[in-house]
Amino acid sequence: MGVNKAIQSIRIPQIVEAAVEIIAEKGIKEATLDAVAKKAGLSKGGLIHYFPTKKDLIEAAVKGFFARIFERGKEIRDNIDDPYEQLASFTWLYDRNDPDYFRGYRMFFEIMTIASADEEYRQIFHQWVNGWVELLKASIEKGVERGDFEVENPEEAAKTISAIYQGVASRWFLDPENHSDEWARETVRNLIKFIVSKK
Amino acid sequence: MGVNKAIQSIRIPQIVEAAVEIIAEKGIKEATLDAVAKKAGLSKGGLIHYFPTKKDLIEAAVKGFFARIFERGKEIRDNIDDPYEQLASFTWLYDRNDPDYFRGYRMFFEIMTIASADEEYRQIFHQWVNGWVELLKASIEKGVERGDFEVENPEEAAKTISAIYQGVASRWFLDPENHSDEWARETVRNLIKFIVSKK
DNA sequence: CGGTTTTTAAACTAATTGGTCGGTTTTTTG
DNA sequence: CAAAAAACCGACCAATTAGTTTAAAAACCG
Repeated sequence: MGVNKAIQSIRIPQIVEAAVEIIAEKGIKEATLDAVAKKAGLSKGGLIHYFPTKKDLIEAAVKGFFARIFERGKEIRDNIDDPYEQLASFTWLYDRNDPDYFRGYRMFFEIMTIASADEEYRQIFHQWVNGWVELLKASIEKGVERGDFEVENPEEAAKTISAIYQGVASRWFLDPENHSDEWARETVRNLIKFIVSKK
Repeated sequence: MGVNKAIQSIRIPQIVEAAVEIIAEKGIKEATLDAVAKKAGLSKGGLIHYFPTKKDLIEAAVKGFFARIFERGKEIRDNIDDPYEQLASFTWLYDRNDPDYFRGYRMFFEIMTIASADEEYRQIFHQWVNGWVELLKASIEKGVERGDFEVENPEEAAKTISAIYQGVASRWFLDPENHSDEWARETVRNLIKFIVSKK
C-alpha cells in the first residue's frame, strides 16, 4: 500500500536538481523553499512532502552534486590509459563552457564555507577529498608499477596533487582576469610532472 | 558642533573588529546588526550611526580584515633576507594556534563564496590576490638577481606559488584529520623549491 | 549654567521565510 | 468499486531581522 516508487524516482531527482540550481543562483541561505518548489514545478507543500526540512533538502542537493561530479571525473579518467594523463585528466574542471561550470563552482564554495564552521559538513568534505585522493593514488601506483614514476609515498603525492587542483581552481574561477584556462591547465600539468617524476 | 574625530577613531575599528568576530562566528548572512552592536558595546542605533547599512558594515569588515592579514604577511616576510625563505615565510598561515586562525579562515571562505557570485567582491578578491602575487614576485626577482633562482617568468611563478598556498590552506583547514601542519608546510616548501630551482 | 547639537537606546515597522495544517485530488489495493 | 493511503496545494503562523523613529542622555559651547 502506499508509496508510489515511480513518481518518487522522478520527483526526487527533479527537486534535487532544482535545489542545486537555486543554491548556485542565490546561495544556500537565500535559497528559499518557495523558489526551489517553483523551479521543480510543485508547491511548497509538495516539496515538504519529499523533504520535511530545508536541512534535508540541502543535504540531498550537496550529496547529489558531489556524487555527480565525482562520477564524471572517474569516468573521464577511466577512459585514459597513461597514468600521467590520468593524473592530468581532471583539467576538464578548468573549462568555462562546461554546463556545470557556474553551478559546480558555486556549490563548491558554498559547501566549503559551511564546512568551515559545521562538523557534519566537514565530514562530507572529508569524504569528498578522500574520494579524489584515492582516485589519484591509484593512478600514481599504476605509474610506479610501470616504472614511469618515482614516488616514495603515493598517498602523500595524491594529497598534494589534489590540493594543487583546488588551489588552481579557486584562482581560475574567482580571478579569471589573471588566470586563464591555459594557465590553469599548464600549471597543474607541470606540477604533477614534478611530483611523480624520477629524481 | 560636529563630528567628534577622537571617538570615531576608536568606535570604527571597534565596530569593525566586532563585525569580523561575529562574521567568523555565524557567517555573513547570519551576522545580525544586533549581535555586532552588542559585541562592539553599543546599541543598534549607535552602530547604524557609523554604518548606515549592513552592506557598508560588511564591506568595512572585509577590507579591514584583508588589510590586516596582508600587513602581517608583509611584515614577517620583510624580516627575512633569504629569497627562498621569504617565499616560504607565509607558512605562518598554517598554524592552528594563531589567534587569527579560526576567524581568518572563516572570513576567507565567506569572502570567496560571496565573490563567486558578486562582481564587486570579485574585484576585492582580485586585488587581494594581486597583492600577494606582487609580494611573491619581488622575492622571486630578488632570488634571480642573486643567482639563487632560475625563473623565466617571475609573475607566472608567483601566481603559481600563491595558488599552491591557497590549495594547501583549504585542505589543511577543512580536513585537518588528513592534513597536518607539517604536511602543509613541507608541501609548500617543496613545491616552491621546484618552481624557483635551476633546471 | 543654559541652551544647542550629537549620540545613544529601545521600541517599532515591514518584509521575509521555514514550517504547519486542513483540505483536495490522485493512486493503490483489497 | 470503495476505502485507505499518498501526493499535492496554498493559506496561515511565528520567528527573525534590516532599518526607522522617537525620546532621552551626553557632550559641547558661549
